Amino acid sequence: MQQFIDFISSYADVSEKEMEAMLAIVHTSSHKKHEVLHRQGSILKRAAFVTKGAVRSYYIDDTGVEHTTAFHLERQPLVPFESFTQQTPVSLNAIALEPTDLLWTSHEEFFGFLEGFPKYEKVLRHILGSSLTLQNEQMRLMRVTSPRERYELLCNLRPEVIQRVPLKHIASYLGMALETLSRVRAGK
Amino acid sequence: MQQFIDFISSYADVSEKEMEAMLAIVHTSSHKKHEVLHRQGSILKRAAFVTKGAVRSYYIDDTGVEHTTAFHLERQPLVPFESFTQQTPVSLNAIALEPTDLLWTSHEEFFGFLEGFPKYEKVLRHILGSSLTLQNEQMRLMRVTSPRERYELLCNLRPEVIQRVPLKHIASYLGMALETLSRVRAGK
DNA sequence: TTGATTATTTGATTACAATCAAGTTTTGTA
DNA sequence: TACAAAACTTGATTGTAATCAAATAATCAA
Repeated sequence: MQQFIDFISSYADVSEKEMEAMLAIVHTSSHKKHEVLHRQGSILKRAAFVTKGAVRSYYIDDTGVEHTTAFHLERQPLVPFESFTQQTPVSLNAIALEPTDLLWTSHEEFFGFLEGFPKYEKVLRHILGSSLTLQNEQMRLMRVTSPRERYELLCNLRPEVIQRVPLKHIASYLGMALETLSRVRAGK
Repeated sequence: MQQFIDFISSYADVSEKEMEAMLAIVHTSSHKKHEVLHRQGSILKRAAFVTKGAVRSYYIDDTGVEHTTAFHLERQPLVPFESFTQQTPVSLNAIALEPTDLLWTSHEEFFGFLEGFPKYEKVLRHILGSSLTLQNEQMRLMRVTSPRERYELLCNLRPEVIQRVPLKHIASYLGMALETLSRVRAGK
């Protein structure tokens, strides 16, 4: 729970009262390895936050191939904002890579809170802006860098992902064949 | 001006009073071909909307190569949201491809308006959500499709871009060499 | 109108990563 | 502990688009 408080505090000063209101709308859940958390096409009712474990987000293209778009480890949000804020069908699947614990709140609870504490409109805007920035950076990454560079960058930015996630998902995330990733790692 | 009213109306019902307040914060400007509208690294003070002409957004990578990220034609916004909403340095250059007229408002005016009409928080959220969705789609496009498919998709979605923009910029936008685009167009 | 710059096409070659095909190693579980 | 499934590695081959190099076409500006 402290993890979550720290996370929110990084975006805004949170008063006692606000914190209480937040804790009132937050729930917990536990999930087994390989459990599906949400599916492509469904309307997302929950915004979640990983407190333990690891989650993989991915989509399946027209030809049936999986594309991994994100890894969510401890202390990270798991919210497809574009679906949650607008209640449109989510475009990603999410699945637990390990036994995973989540904090979550529902769409109704969240926007109820937002009405009571409009100051957090700004926080939400900030988070949405950050998401956009992140997306931009990822886009650039895919454009300019070689497979080796992409792998090395991931090693630097998120070494724990390399440790905990099977290489086939990392290859998919980095947009290269599993074999290419294997050779890059071997230094070939 | 009607263009702009139509644009806003597509996101929310706009009352007389709101419309008046909006028009009070909107300004116009004209720009020559090749004129720079904003530069990578500067703090973006304006949110703009193209009423005439065409604008190209691009960035320059570490190796000095240009990457075109967007074309903004008539009736389209020209707002790097992640910079405008948070007043962080903008990551893109914008340059007029043709003689261009803009509508624009400043950061101060815009957020002043937002305080007066908090209903538009929701509209802004919606626009930010749409941007995220668009980014996601573009990301997927780059991952799965061949140069030919990417070109054909652009032909279908934005035929006017193909007509009005030099091929080198289109090639850069589609993430392929100019020569490749030329061959794709020749049907080879 | 003409020369110069920019835009586009075409050809030849190269480089890189995907794919195909086995192998080997690791992990989970019966 | 042993067997099966999975994760990962290695090798050979192929295909695609990048790069290099020139030539032609279109546009702009003096």
